[in-house]
Amino acid sequence: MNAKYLNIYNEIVSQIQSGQLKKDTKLLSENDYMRLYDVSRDTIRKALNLLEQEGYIQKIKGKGSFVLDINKFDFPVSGIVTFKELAKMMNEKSRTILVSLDLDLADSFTMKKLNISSEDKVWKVVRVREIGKNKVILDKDYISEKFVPNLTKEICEDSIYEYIENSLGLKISFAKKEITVEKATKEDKKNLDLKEYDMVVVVKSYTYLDDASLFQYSESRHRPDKFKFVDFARRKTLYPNG
Amino acid sequence: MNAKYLNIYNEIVSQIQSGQLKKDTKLLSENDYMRLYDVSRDTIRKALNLLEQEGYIQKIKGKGSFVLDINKFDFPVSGIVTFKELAKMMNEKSRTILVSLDLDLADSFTMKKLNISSEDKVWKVVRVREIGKNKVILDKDYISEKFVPNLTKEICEDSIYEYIENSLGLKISFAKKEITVEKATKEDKKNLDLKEYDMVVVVKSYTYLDDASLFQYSESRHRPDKFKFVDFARRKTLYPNG
DNA sequence: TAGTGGTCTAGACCACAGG
DNA sequence: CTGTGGTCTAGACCACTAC
Repeated sequence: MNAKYLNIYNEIVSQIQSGQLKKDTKLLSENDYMRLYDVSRDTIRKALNLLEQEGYIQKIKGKGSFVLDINKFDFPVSGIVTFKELAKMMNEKSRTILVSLDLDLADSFTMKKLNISSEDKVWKVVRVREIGKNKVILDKDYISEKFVPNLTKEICEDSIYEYIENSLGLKISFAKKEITVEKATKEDKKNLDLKEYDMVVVVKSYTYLDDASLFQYSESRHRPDKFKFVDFARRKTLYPNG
Repeated sequence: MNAKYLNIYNEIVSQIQSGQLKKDTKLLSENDYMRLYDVSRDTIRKALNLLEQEGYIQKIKGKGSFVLDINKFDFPVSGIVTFKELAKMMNEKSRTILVSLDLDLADSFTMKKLNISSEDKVWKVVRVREIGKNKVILDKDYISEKFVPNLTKEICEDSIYEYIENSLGLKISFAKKEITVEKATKEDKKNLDLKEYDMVVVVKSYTYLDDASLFQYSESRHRPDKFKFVDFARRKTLYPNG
């Protein structure tokens, strides 16, 4: 059983996504929703605040809440979305090819990235993502053995995240991501269909669990023309007091 | 006078940024903070939730709240940050050069981007950003005259956002951004020090005001090696009930 | 068992928008 | 003036963590 405010949030999200609540439509007032769902105002406010945070609505003091027109699902690298979830949203055929799967003692690179000692073992997974007929993404994942004792070809070709969340019951909580553009390496050229491009877009992620432990470092290397990142951002004044 | 929870939020942010609260430190409990600031628990929770949202802390049920180690201020294109704010954070010398400033009737490109009619006028501002000794960013801004009746060389060379927020009193609320990599145009090559690169990273933004009206479209075109985007993302399960 | 954060409630006062 | 969202309070019960 979910929290009430999450149920309300999800219900309104579906109404927006289904087109039942159209762009610029005014939502019911907080008081109306209170009566509709028979909950307290605070519970409604939690749901609406979440909707606002996620870019679905805009609340305007004295006026009400209004549905925004944001194509959230263009290419949500923002947020933590896995390739499998992404592939499901897009409608092109996609495939994951496992290039290599190794479990070794940490070298200096992974020690630094994952904040571990030379006695820890680390999974190194290299995968190629094919969209349509082109190999356009090279994913390199480094995962501490501490958290994930076992990895198989099947898991890697399906979804590592799904295995971690569903089978191991670990909760992925947040990630720090960094996007840069770099010269393509030999490894990129060997594994990807780079055409004339000699650069790749590199998304580096540090992924953390629920308890704030760092469990994965990954590099996702994209062919430039196939890369698109969409972000929804709210303005924050850095120093509200001047 | 700010809201109490914002004051508390800002106080804890400074404690983290100053190093007074170090990585992995446990914060006071919500009950302790209640007594410390003599406010209700809800007020404390608002402050702590904001800290969590912004990536400063991680709350763990049954244990407490812990300071995270996130270099938030590497290159915050995430969030809506202006070049002037950014330049202040970095320590390199930077300069803005105004290339052109025009007010014309909307053409089909701007009509589509800004959702306006052919009778509306639009400011077109082209600026080059110099960091160190290199011209590395080409900014093209399109702003509805409806919202900003006047623009001068001085404003464009300082900060348009500052003018809009402080002088005009408009509130910038949120933006949709899109990052892609494109072939450099003649305009890019003419205005930027592109060296051997023949591609640019393009950040397209649609910026909205407080009342959800779209007031600006902009393209920020970066030399690839000088581009870096840092993001902090929390994991959201897309469909909590299934 | 004690302490933590997560959810929910009911009620209050405020600032803002619009008739 | 009424209705809207924004803030704040005081109190309750729950689930999880740690001892």
